[in-house]
Amino acid sequence: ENIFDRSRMAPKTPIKTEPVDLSKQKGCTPERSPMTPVKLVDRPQPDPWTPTANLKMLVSAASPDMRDREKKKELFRPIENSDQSDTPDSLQYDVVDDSTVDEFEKQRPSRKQKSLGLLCQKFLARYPSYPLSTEKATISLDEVASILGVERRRIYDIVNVLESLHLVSRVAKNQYCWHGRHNLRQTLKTLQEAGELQYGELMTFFQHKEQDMEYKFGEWKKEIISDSQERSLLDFSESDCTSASSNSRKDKSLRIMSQKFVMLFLVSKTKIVTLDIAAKILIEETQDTVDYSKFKTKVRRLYDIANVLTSLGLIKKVHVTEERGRKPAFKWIGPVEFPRKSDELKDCSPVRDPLPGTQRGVHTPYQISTTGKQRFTRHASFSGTQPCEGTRRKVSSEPNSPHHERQAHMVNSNEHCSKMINLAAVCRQKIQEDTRTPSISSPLSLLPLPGNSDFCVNPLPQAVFPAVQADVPNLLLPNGISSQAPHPSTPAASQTENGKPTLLPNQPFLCFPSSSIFMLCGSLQENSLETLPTTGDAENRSAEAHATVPPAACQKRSSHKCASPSASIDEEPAAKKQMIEHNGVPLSLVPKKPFESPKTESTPGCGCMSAVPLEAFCAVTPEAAGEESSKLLDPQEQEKWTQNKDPDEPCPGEEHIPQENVNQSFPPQYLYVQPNAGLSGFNFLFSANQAPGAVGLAASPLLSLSIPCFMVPPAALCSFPVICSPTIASPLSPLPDGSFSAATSMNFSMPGLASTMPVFIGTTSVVTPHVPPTPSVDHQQPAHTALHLSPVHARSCGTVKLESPVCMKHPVTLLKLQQPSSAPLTPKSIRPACHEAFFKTPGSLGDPVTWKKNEGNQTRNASSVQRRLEISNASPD
DNA sequence: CGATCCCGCCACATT
DNA sequence: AATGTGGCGGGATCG
Repeated sequence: ENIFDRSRMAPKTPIKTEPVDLSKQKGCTPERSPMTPVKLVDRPQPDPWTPTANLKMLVSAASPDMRDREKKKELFRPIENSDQSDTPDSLQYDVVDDSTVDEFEKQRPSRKQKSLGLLCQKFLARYPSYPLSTEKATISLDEVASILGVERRRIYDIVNVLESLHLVSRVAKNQYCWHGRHNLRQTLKTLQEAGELQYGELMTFFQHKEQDMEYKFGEWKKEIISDSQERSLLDFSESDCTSASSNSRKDKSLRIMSQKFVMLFLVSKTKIVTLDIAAKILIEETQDTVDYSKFKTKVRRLYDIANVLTSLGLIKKVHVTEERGRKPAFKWIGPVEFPRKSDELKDCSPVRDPLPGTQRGVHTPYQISTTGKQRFTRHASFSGTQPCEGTRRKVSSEPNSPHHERQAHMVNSNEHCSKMINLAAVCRQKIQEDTRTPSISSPLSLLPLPGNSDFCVNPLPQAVFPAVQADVPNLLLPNGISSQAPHPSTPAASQTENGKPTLLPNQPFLCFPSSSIFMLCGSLQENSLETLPTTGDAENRSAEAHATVPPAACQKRSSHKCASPSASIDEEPAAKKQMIEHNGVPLSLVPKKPFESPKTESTPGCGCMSAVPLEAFCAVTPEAAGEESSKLLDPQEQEKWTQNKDPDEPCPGEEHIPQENVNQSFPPQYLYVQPNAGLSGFNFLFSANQAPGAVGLAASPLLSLSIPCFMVPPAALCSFPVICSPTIASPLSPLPDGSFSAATSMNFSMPGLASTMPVFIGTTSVVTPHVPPTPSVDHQQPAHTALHLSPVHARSCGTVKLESPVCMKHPVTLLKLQQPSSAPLTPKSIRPACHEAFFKTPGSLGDPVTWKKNEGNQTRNASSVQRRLEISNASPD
């Protein structure tokens, strides 16, 4: 028996200790004092070995004799063999032979071999980076620990860090669910945003002045701390913990610390963070003069985290030679592209949060709350499906089932759309109501939306919209279009009243009096670097992104329906479909979401809305799509990219990105579509994300709403009134009645629209000529809706890219339309503000406050963006 | 000798 | 009470 155990336990170690064993061998009950004994006993010789004291004990107990090398070998080997990982250690051990004592010692695993980093690599090697939905694996801590030959404690260290990045989530006691890196980008983006809020200034500070750092740092910290009280971040971080255990215990501090640590990298311009700075920043206590011991402990933890992050390929060890000398530091070599605060890209990303599993609980911890209650990780997300964290834990397989449900929901694009709209409206309202709202405007907003949870929670009845169908008809799109629209039709809400925009029941459109000009706002998705080249891929990717996005949004917001997180399966399929679907993309003129969106995201309803639009528009540019898609699809590749660049250059990520496609940085963007382009007579402006305020439109609720696009029908288009479709995927549940409509209507008051022409806004992309639902299957998530829409386009457009197929055209056109030259054609009439924004670099557009920080980078990006746009224009034909 | 960080005690949380 | 989690820091190794 002893042997048996022993073997299992610590095959490796024993070897080392040979001598020790002898000494140890107490004969007595080895078991008894497993660990301690060693010490107690303490063989005269210090024993190197150790990990599993118990094992040791056992072994020793077994008797020195017993344990001949042979046995050892036997025992060990088998074990080792079994393990995938790790051969190195085992090998060594194996190697050992009789004579070996010496050898053992020689070979005995060095400390390095037992390092957390190595262990983590082994751990990671066991799971696919991008598991298919179906592949998601459940991780049993005990099992893994035994397989890897380490104590469970070590596994916790790894898992906690992984969990902080949402690569895994705790499913139940002793069990974790492996999600892989699908959501990694999003998670990072979220962290980046959160980080900017919390640490942006601080980091800047540090990076610039090191000297006075101490002093200032202290002040800084104080400020932060005080802020933190309010602070969203902390909350979020804390929230995590809070959920179950509550604040009382800091638990999960490692997790929080990990997130914060990552934030520092993401916020850092240089992408390099020294341990000491990190430790200082991470020591929350106000005590400026933190005790040395505390500092030391923090650093130890950081090493633990750094080891895991290094294994993940997110950071690497480097040395920074500062004035004072050389200091250990870590450099971020992971993806960096997500647009910074400047853009709000976030929106998009959050929305996407594709991972099924992840989504639920995980994905956006940040959202949480300003106040604090929210928690992210585990519980929050789940809410949708499940009650709470508590529940979660219990549930082992939760993730899966939910997905399915979700998918089903997703299917009805119509509903989604309508819901989306409603949600959006609701969200907005909530947001506005929220005191915090202000924050919303800022990019930062993402963090907490107070209302979210509530929002989500409440299921809204679909019924909300009165059927306006009858009313609408005139407005309705041409048959072809309408046909397409149909599926979405479900919910249409209509608000014709008062001339407000109307939603058609079947079709997700709003009618407006047409005006010559419209502003569209949306946030772009992330940038897609790679993408373009492979149209197909890009498209697909985009599709995925879309698909993914919605779900995420949904999840958060509407716990109920959306919640189902999972859909792990969905994701991939979605990807597949994506190809077909591009659609969503085409629409996206605008890329980024409005600020709101981010927040909205956090809020359930809102998130969806925002997300939708974004995607839809964002999608438009293949590139953009590519970016995300890339993430989704080829995260690895992306990483590679980033990595490649990174290595040498300080800020590789940023730099390279711009070059490829501006996308990455998506500052708020506006696209101006020339009338000529296809929309004769109509001018379009899209604002990617800017805060509404920033844009002239701000006033218009639309932006805030997150409505994806507006299209004004040109005369030619008369027949086709509308156009916008946000994709809404959200399965969310029902919207509050009227909320949507109301919001919409409100929002829409557009100054310019005097014209009689009706405009439609569709939640779903109307444009797509065809199909509707097909995609649904694919997309499990909310995204579906978007997908639905887009797919058609995408497809049609896809090859062409922007070309507009039938209905789609508009949108497509728009994209292409942009003039190459920056010269805005018509916009003038439009609000000056808009113009400015448009012309300016994207960065400028953003919320003033928010943007401050960004400045430099943004500019660059912006310019690139413009270029890109231009290019696109040219291509159209 | 400073940088790393393994190891495992032990407190707190969850069952 | 048993077991799961994970904070924490002594002290061993590494470079």
